[in-house]
Amino acid sequence: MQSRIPSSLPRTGRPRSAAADAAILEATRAALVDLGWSKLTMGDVAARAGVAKTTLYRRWASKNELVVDAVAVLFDELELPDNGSLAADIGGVVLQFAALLNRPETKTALMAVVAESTRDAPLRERIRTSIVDRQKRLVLEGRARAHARGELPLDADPAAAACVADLIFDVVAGAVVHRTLVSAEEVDEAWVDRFTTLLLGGLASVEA
Amino acid sequence: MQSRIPSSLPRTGRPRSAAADAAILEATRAALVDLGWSKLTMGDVAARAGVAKTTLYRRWASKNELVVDAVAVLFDELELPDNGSLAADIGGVVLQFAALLNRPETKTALMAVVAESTRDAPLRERIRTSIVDRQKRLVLEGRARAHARGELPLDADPAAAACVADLIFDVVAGAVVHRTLVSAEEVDEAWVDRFTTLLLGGLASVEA
DNA sequence: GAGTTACGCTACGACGCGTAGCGAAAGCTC
DNA sequence: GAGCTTTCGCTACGCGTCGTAGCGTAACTC
Repeated sequence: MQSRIPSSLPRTGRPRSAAADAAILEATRAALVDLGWSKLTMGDVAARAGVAKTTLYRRWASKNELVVDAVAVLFDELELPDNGSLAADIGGVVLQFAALLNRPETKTALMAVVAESTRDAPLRERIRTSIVDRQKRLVLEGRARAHARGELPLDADPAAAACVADLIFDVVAGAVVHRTLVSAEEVDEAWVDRFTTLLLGGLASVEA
Repeated sequence: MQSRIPSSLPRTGRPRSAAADAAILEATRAALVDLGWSKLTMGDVAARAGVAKTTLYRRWASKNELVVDAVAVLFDELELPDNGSLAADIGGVVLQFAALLNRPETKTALMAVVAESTRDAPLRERIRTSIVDRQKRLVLEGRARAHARGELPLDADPAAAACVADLIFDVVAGAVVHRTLVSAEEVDEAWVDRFTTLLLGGLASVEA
């Protein structure tokens, strides 16, 4: 979300242009749509944003970090809809997530930055805080709501509950990502229904 | 597995060196370990393989296809162990898959080529036949074995059964990949146990 | 005003890409 | 063997991107 290069409190001198930040991130998303991850260049982004290339490098050390920040804001759109039941809530959020992954920007960028993050710990941490944790929050909220509804038993052991939440997160996010990007097939309502049935049946077993 | 450039039936002239093919793929894997996907260069691979750069381009049109072929053979190692029960079989194959994803070659390469494939249909097809279908076969074998054991009800509708198999595949592969590469946490036996419990419980619901 | 920082611009060396052209090597057919 | 065909190693090249340096100017604080 923030620039990686130290924006740390220079309260004197000319301030950085917030408009330039916004223009750069917007230009990055546009370039992702037009060119995809691999053909995106820093020079092209700078030109689209109407900004000098040097300005870009003053804020982001690498293409990886720039793209993470550009895509991260899209994940703010994800919400947990209150559809009345746990099954309907899961279906709603899965459809949202699938729609997000079908956007050309995220489609080409998400896997690429994850691939890079396997050899770049700071990038991995940035992805975690900017993207992953925002998704995981939905799982926690969904479980809390299900507890309130009495659809799930209350947690006996908090540590075990955290493990289960992590498991659910990897299963849901992983399945949708894999279906969309690897199998390259559509996440339609029929698939969501089957998946929700599977997940709820599994939850009954694992929460025991 | 095969070179993309037409190896199509030149039955006269000097034949292509099979040793060079093997050396190139081996060198590609070594380069992936040392440099990772993004810093891997065609020139470096050629030098490692003791081969001219032009030779490399005669067989693979791009880095993407080369890496897919180099990594694909690793997926041949995956087998469905007969551990006596469906739960144990799932656990075994999940651990194998997780171990494969923990290798530095696959870790950095797999997500990268998938990311590229979102904008490259031929590459997507190559990944499907070289990698994805080899994994999916394990799901089909596992289900067949479970049917033989009487652990799962026989398929009433073949079309529906295929949908369920696809679902299971995306859930299993997606969850392991997400856990390993996105959450960046270990797939240990405790996680496998929880996951297997979840999946089996879900199967009971979805197979009805 | 003086000091400080951001910005746009230009230019630069370094590097990887992908190709062309050459002579030599390795196979096949007759 | 001779002759043909294809591959191979090598060198060299134009092209594009990278990331940085240097400069003059603009914007903001005290």
